Amino acid sequence: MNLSPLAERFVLHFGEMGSRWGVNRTVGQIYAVLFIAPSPLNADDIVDALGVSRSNVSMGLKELQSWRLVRMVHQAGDRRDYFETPKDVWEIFRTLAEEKRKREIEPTLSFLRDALMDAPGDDAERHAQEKMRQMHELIDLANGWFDDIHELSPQTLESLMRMGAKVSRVLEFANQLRGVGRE
Amino acid sequence: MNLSPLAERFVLHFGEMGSRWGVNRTVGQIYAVLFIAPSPLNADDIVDALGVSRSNVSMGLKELQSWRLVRMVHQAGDRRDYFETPKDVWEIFRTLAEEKRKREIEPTLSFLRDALMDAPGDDAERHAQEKMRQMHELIDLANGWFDDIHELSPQTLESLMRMGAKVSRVLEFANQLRGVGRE
DNA sequence: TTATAGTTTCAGAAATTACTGAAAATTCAG
DNA sequence: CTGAATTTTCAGTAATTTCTGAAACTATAA
Repeated sequence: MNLSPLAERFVLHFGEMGSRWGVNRTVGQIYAVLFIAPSPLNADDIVDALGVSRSNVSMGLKELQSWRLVRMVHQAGDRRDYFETPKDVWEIFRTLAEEKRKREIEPTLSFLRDALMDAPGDDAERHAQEKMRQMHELIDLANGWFDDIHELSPQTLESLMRMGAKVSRVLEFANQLRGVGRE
Repeated sequence: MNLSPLAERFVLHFGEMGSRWGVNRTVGQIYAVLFIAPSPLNADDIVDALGVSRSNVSMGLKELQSWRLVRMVHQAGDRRDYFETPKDVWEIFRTLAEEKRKREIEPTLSFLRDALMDAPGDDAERHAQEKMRQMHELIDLANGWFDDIHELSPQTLESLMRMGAKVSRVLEFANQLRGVGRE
């Protein structure tokens, strides 16, 4: 691995975390190396940096592009494909949240929607379905909230985050103004 | 698999989603079967329901307990261990968020904290470190926000979610009252 | 104690996932 | 077109993860 000591530590860390984040080591490492690179890299640069096969890099880049965490760019007078990560960390944050929702939440949400349409056959099914209904309600709410958050501007989101728990006081105030919520 | 058709569909879905959520199929299925069960189950009940080995169930239960998504309970006059999922979906939501943060975010946050202490060796390292600083800043902010959210009561969190994007209007209002944020 | 019920551990087998190298496909300059 | 440069695909292999059955361990009843 042909990287400065600090860069190498970063890349190795991302490789190790990969499995917890649902990608394999190489994918984590490719992302890391692109994230800290001062300019876009081509696939062979990545092969050199990581010491993995060309085909592995090709597959990893494809996966990262499907997550929209990496995009292809071109350099004038060079046929090769170059790759970079979006530079704005807020953009990355949104993208990641959106993709995670699509892959980890949506399928279950639509499964539950389906399952709730069925007529329960007996008491056990009636109980199971009631639990599913609770789960659906919560996921649906959280999901919609993510949708809303997603539409906020980075600045608004940032102030929201910086407010932190104080938001609850603002909320209480707002609730007082308009009665007790929307129920 | 000895379950009603609806329960079986639910269990199979959780098994399939397991890998996306970072657990194996059996762990996902065990969680599902406990979630919809009307009362706590013992390990052999789970073996019967899922048709996997006793040892696999034992390991899966251990993992789910480490996630605090399943807890052990006892029945009067029965030596066997029984297991149940927390019934309150909001509690489950918090627990999951907290555990995910601990496993998926904290290690990177502390890696970055460390890496930012090093003196950069050259320009490339200086640039890499600057990118890491940006990443650290964002993760730290989001992390602290999750901390704050975590401390809200389920009711407050629920109203916050139901407000959705409207929160930004409240925020703007609050910002007007107190100048432009905290900078 | 000892016997029994219940649970966990763990080495090896089975299944799955990741990775490679070679071949195929694509792109583009000449 | 042709052919060189580049990228992608894919079958086979390597590595990793999951699962099992047997043995070890623990707790309790008699």
